[in-house]
Amino acid sequence: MSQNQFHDHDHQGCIASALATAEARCAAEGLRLTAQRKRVLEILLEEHRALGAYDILARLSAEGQNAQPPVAYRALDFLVSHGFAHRIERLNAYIACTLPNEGAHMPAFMICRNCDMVAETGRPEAELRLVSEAKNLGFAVERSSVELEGLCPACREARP
Amino acid sequence: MSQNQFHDHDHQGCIASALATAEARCAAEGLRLTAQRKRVLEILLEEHRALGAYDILARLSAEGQNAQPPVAYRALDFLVSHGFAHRIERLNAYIACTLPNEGAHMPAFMICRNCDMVAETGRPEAELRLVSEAKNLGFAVERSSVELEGLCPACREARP
DNA sequence: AGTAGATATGTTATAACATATCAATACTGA
DNA sequence: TCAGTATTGATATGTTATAACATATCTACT
Repeated sequence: MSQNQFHDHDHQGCIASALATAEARCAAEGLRLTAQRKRVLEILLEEHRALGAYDILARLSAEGQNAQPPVAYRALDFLVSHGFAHRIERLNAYIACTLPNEGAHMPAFMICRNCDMVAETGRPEAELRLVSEAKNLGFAVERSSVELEGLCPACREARP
Repeated sequence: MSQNQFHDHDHQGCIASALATAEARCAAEGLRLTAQRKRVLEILLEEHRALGAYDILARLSAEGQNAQPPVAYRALDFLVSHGFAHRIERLNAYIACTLPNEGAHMPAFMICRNCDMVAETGRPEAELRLVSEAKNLGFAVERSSVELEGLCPACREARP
């Protein structure tokens, strides 16, 4: 993904390559990308929006599974803890990682309040600054969440 | 508040001055700091931790009020929307603003995973960078939440 | 003072998000 | 193959947040 998600891109290819990356990394690291986990990742990959756990459950149910909440949450825990997906705190929702090659990273998200699109940016230099500022105060950062809410390019043009 | 919340400070004075600031700003801006809103702000100010809406309800109930959820959420909405408190997304909880003089700002929070203390930092230069990076991608930031989870100075020393 | 409009509160019910628990099954490595 | 671990199935429950509607209070204006 050299372009960002605000622009047109080959979405089928984007899904396929993310899945392939996940399978490769799981194989390499001895993780088990089971059918359920893979299916949940596929569901997330189908959109560049964040889905709630119950949205995912609804899709699984539509496919005939009798999916109860723990099914979604377990799969999401796996995907999030291994960096294949992220949790968007502001939305209580989840999104596939668009940079799974980078391994653990400190993502920042831009959330459009109009169309609900969520875009992930890599490792902006700003993050490093934040962490070092915290360090100066004696605080040891282990995880971060950075979420920006506003209007995406398309929505800005649509309603100026 | 020239020191940060990681260190000892005059907490009674810190509460009193925050309350005074809130009252002054409400008077100046024609906002109504009603008894309920003021009481909820006081409850928040008593700690440098984030409290859930239901924690606040419990305290109101202990004081004899028959407080239902909307009571807490309405007061919190008022406090948050006018910058007297902030929502910590990661914790689904709320904390008094320690920099109410600065008006609307883009705070960053450091959340200790061990003792649950939450410290707010002002307007780190890093924030400006994040916003301008988003702008370069065509995204217009309106609100941000930046939350860092880790160990505060005291907890780092306690369990090294 | 009297009243209209706006703002705030009281109250009930329910939506939305998340986890605990325990039994059953499947995979892994010695 | 067996023991141990990881995953899944299933039920119940906990936690956070809002919808909806009635009532009360405040403010400004006549």
